[in-house]
Amino acid sequence: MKLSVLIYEDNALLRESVGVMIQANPGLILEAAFENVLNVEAELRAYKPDLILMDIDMPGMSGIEAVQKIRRVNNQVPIIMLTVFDDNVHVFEALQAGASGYLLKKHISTKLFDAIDEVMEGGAPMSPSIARMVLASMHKPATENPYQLTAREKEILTSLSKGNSYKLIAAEFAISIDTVRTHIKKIYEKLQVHSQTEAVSKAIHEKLV
Amino acid sequence: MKLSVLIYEDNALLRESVGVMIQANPGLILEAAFENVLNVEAELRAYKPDLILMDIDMPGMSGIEAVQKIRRVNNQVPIIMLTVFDDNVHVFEALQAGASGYLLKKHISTKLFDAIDEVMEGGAPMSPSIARMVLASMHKPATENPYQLTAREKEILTSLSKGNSYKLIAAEFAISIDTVRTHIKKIYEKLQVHSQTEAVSKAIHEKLV
DNA sequence: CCTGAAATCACATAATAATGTGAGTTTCTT
DNA sequence: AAGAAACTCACATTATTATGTGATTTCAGG
Repeated sequence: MKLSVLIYEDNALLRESVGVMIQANPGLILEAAFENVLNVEAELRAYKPDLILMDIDMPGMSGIEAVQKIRRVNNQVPIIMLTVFDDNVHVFEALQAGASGYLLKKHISTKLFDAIDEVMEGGAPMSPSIARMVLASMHKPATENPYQLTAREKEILTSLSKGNSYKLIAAEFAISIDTVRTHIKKIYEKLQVHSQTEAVSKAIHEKLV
Repeated sequence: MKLSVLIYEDNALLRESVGVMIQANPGLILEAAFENVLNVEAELRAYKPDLILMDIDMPGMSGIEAVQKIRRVNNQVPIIMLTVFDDNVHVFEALQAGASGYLLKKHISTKLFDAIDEVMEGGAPMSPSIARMVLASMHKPATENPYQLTAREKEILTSLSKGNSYKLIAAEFAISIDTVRTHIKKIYEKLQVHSQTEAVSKAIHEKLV
């Protein structure tokens, strides 16, 4: 079973040479190659590719926006970004948008198939510096209960943060509204706030809930 | 310049053999090896290692908690987790806690030095399945203003999300409280909510602000 | 056994928010 | 120039929240 591939790359020369590489590989089929991503959704539906190679910088719409568009209709298809710059904020944004990995253009001739293999088995080809950025972005500092909230208070703050009213919280925990009030008073004291909104904002941003 | 290494591993046999491997490598120095992480902070200060190898499952305190502790005092030192299970939620949690990568125990003999090299140049050794989880976790779906909020409404929702009252918002934008009310009414309609808290919760979680 | 923290409930009042209705002005588009 | 959308302000009523005070029960630790 061959993998069908779509290419998006505005540079005609590079588009051609990558296309030739794909076609020369018996495991791959080049479905089509485009110089822009204006009709990416339609093309996605038409070709149902197993893999997409996407230049990160194209005129008109960028490859990053294209990735966002693709992910709106298909969360599965692997997308490998092609870029001239490493350690670039664009690469990070592309990964946030849903790209599966990326390959430096100067490495295409030697590493394209490695990257394809890696991405097809669920991996994420990327340079060490980007890997560091990715890990840093997911780093969730441990916040050992800095406000000394009790278990009950945490539960109630969590419920509050979902948008529940006092009445709903009372029902949820089968306690009276006055008790909910009491707990929330205590929470406000501890968080040093004076309204639900402040409390919820603080709770979410500081990952208390 | 040799890299100094700390090992945390409760299994004595494995701890010994990894220690021997480290000592046999001319580029590395084994500072110390411990069977638990109870004093990890003190040991970190005492040895100032360039690299830490950390078993993910140890009795008493887990390696994940240890990573959190380490990261509270040192955000730089690379930490490679050692684990028997791949594709494990523990690995993901360890990375969230601040680990730099991980290595399957069955691969230690063949890949330990590769992993060390990779992590020392800023990389993040991990299996494809974990890489997929990591990328998925950072995937920020594009939410092109799904609720059709106007610029003003977005500003006000943002201010609201910081915990500001109607009064404060009115002052911030130099408009009357009644106008703030009007905007917020419209925001509630568009977001389909009926309270500040709901709106703020929705705004933050769906990254509208 | 005593103390303190946590959790529960009640009552009261002032402040704020939620919702409805109505309307004037500006700005951009057709 | 007409129309639509956005922004502005006002007034009114009800609902909910914020804050204070006080009290009871339970449970863990000294």
